[in-house]
Amino acid sequence: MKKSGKYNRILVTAALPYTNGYTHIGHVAGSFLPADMYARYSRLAGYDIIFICGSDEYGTAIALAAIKEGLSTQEIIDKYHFANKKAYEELGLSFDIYSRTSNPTHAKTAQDFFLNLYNKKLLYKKTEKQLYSEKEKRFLADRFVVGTCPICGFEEATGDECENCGSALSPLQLIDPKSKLTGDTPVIKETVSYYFPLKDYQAKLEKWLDSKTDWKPNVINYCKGWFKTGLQDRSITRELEWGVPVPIEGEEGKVIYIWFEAPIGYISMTKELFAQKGEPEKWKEYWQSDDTKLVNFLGKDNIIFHAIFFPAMLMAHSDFVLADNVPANEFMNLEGSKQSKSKGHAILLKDAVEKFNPDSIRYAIASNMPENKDTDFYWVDLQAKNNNELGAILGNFVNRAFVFNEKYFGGKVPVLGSLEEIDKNIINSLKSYVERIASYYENYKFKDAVSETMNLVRDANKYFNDTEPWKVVKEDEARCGTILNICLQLCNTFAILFDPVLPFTSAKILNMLNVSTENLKWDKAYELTLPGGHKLNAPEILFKKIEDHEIEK
RNA sequence: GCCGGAGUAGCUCAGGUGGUUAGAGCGUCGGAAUCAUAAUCCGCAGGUCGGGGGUUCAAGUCCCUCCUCCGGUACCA
Repeated sequence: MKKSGKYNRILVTAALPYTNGYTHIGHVAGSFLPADMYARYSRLAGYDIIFICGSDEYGTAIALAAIKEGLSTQEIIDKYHFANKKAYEELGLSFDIYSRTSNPTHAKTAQDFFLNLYNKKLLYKKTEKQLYSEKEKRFLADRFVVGTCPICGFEEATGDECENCGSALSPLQLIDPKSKLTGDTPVIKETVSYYFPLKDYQAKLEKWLDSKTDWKPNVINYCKGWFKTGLQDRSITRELEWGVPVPIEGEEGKVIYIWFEAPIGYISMTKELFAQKGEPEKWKEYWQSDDTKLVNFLGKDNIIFHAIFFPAMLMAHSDFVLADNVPANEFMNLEGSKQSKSKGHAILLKDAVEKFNPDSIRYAIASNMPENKDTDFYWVDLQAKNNNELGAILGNFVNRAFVFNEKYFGGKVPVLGSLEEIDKNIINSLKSYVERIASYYENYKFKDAVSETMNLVRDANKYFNDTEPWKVVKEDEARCGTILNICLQLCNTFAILFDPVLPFTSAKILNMLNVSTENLKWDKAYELTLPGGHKLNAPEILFKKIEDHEIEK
């Protein structure tokens, strides 16, 4: 297997989607698509790589979603888990496993992790006063308490902050507190929590992050902000029914805090993956050797958990690898404003894949990925990218080459004759394209990778125009054959280079070329692998035009 | 409020450590071509880089200030 720097294998994760609703394309832009493109590229490049993801299914918000929808928590997570999983498949996300945190393996793994820290006496107990709703029979999370702000008198302050005066509040400070959900007046009740001593890990975390010179500045800056304020210890248990039970006698009724438990899902799902493969010990290779490159893809809302909290947990446990990188994206907004599930202003992935070519969706998102700042998704952009780029540039090149070849060379690859300057130029440019695009993927620059790949297709169209095979065929058939040979070889190159972003199209091109997926190797992308006389399959249209009425809702 | 990010061509976006006439794609307009899903190729035009002030020989880039938008602010995830 190929090495990636000092590493012998790569472990890619995409942030576990929370199962209280349908995934929208903002989630795709934030973590799923970059993770998938990276995973696909890494496979082509020949690395030993696994790609892990699954549904995050516990916690307060699931319990609330259940109340709102009038379903049980199990029904809620089943509803969204299976719907989302299906949509991911239709989008071509190539997870090696897509599991869920409600699986028993996960509970066991999370409990073992908790006990490991507990037995090392790293955790401590603290008694606190919290608001408890008798009617709802549960403690209320800070932001699910509303009341009057003690500072400015604003009547709709929540238990975490007052959005009128901006003060940070605690629920106990609120005057006349009520449950946001039911309007019930809560009572003050004592509860015991287990705390993780995050404060003790600040110095180690700072040192660790200082060594990460190749991380995105947005991630580093975000962490520095937290260090400046000073990290505080965090409660890692909740008085809640819906979660992984705290594995200590006498603590019935407590569950492990979701943000302690969920990232452990990456580990438990890796265990499941190898258990399914009949190699139950092999997950250790990925999590317990220093030569594993762990890369966590996520949106900016998750930075705190993946760059500070989870690494601190891993440091405390000490048996597992820490992330090599945490390439966080910003957000993809919709037509100028933030996507929100609750406000109905969002493009749900399940709806999008039903209506449009998944590769068109992938391309539209990838070419406008929020790598450095929030970006906007517009339906007219999807249409324009599909019609003017995918169809007109890529689809058209493949089509004109195949149709021409069918007409004049009977659908067989013509023999490559002697090369002229113009042929050598484009052939010789391939290797640098392949290397440049690889380097973009290696450095998490997905937008650059995609646009540079399309640039090669532009060069190909120019080559076709400049060599004018429709004229040459009338005077010099052998020369024309050489030109078409090169054009068809280029189609093979596109199939490889576009696989990370357009996997379905890539498979179609390979099928048209009548070559096996064995050819999907990054280093084959600059080689002329099609032998003269090779029989091709009939061409098909790669991208249908999207008409105006199709993007009007 | 505090911390962090963003504001660059009609549109969507690039522009480490300040350095020649500020870039790309798409769109517009003009031309070439007719193999191809009227799809391609070439060329032109288009920007006082959010406002104002400052440092510097030199500022999209550094400093100050103001405006707008976004994220976080530790029990939503």
